[in-house]
Amino acid sequence: MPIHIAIAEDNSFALSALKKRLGEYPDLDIRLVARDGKDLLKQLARNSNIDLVLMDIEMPEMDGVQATAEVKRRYPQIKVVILTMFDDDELLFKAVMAGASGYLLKEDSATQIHQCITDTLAGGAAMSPAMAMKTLNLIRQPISLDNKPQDFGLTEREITMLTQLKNGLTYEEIATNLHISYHTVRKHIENVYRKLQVNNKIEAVNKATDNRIV
Amino acid sequence: MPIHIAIAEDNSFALSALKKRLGEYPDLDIRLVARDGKDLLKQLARNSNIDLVLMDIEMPEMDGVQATAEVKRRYPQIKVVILTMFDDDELLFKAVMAGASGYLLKEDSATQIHQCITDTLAGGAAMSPAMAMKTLNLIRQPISLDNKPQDFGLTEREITMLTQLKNGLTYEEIATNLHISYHTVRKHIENVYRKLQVNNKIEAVNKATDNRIV
DNA sequence: CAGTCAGTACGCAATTCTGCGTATTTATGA
DNA sequence: TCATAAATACGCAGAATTGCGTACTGACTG
Repeated sequence: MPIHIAIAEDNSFALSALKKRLGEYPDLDIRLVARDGKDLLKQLARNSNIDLVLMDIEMPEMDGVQATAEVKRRYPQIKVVILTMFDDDELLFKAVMAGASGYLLKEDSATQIHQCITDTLAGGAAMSPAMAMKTLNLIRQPISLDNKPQDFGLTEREITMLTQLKNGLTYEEIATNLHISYHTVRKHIENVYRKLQVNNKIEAVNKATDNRIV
Repeated sequence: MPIHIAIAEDNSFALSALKKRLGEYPDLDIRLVARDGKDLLKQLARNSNIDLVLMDIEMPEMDGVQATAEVKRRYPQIKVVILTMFDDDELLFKAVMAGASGYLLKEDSATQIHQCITDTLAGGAAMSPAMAMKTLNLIRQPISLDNKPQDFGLTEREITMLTQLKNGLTYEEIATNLHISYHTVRKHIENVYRKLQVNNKIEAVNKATDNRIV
């Protein structure tokens, strides 16, 4: 049985390019094409026998994120894959939260597109390494959107020190780990304290954590 | 500059197969080979100038999950990629939580391995569609896979100490706050350290926080 | 009533941390 | 090319922390 696909894409050029690549695979059947989120929902209402939607994220009337949320609300069994031009982490993340199962870059090859579709229908998710990392970090350290992190102008090395401090290491241990002298570790941490305006390890680690520096 | 790689793998057959595939790429420099987690840590202590560890998940002495956690604790800058024979979601997920950046199947091709390593060092994560989906679901509905808090038998007073420590106070300040002597504060904290099995403030606060004591 | 536990208190010795100097090298940018 | 920033390194002095003793009191418990 072929896979029933819907496409929501307002750019006719991108749309025909996409249709051409999908046409290479006889197991993919494009059942429905919409030019924006509203249009997609209207058409789905008449024909919801769709397995997967390829959804442009930038559309007039109703954008990809809203449309994804609505599609998943009404037809939870339909998978949504986001189509995007670039690797816009913020927007993609919103879409994933809205229920998208993954995404494709518009310049991806026919093979990649096909792979992504089959992976998705098999219950998996498709994402780039960068998105995957972002996702893992979110699990390890759930976001709290309350206060926006301050920038204290810490250098890379100084942040390394904070990471080590957070793990409860002594100056001596940090020095050994990083192959630098005890004195250098101290100087870095001294600078961190000044920049964060604190006077001991715990306050430094707390402030760094609160501001998502570590 | 070549990428400095460490391998932890107890099976000598798998090891040589892996080395052979890595050998195709001149930018990969295998600096260190260990036969289990303990061995790895010992060798890293002498040579932590390593960018990435390829870590077998099944090893004697110290398994891949524990070893990953320990490597990331001591050397946060080192990336860890898990080597596994199959797609064991549960175990891999634990490893990722322990700090692993992704994983490789042992039968992956040289190209896939190289790609995974470069993706990882570029700050991304490598994971299969199945794992990616699992991860997304965890974010959408936090099942909080976290370990059930342990009971360390702390007294009320000892928990008070931890609260004060968490705020970055010195023993002297705590004593003043609670109207007890400096010596008493010290004794309480000493007892806390023994019960939590830690040796300094930061580790105590971390452990207390992880176990929702404070 | 004897034993245990929590909380209090003190001392000694060793280790670790913190503040404030100075100074060199390397890289980057005006 | 001169200035600046980042990373490195060292010393001194004082403050804080940690480990390991001891010891007393009150409350609760078998």
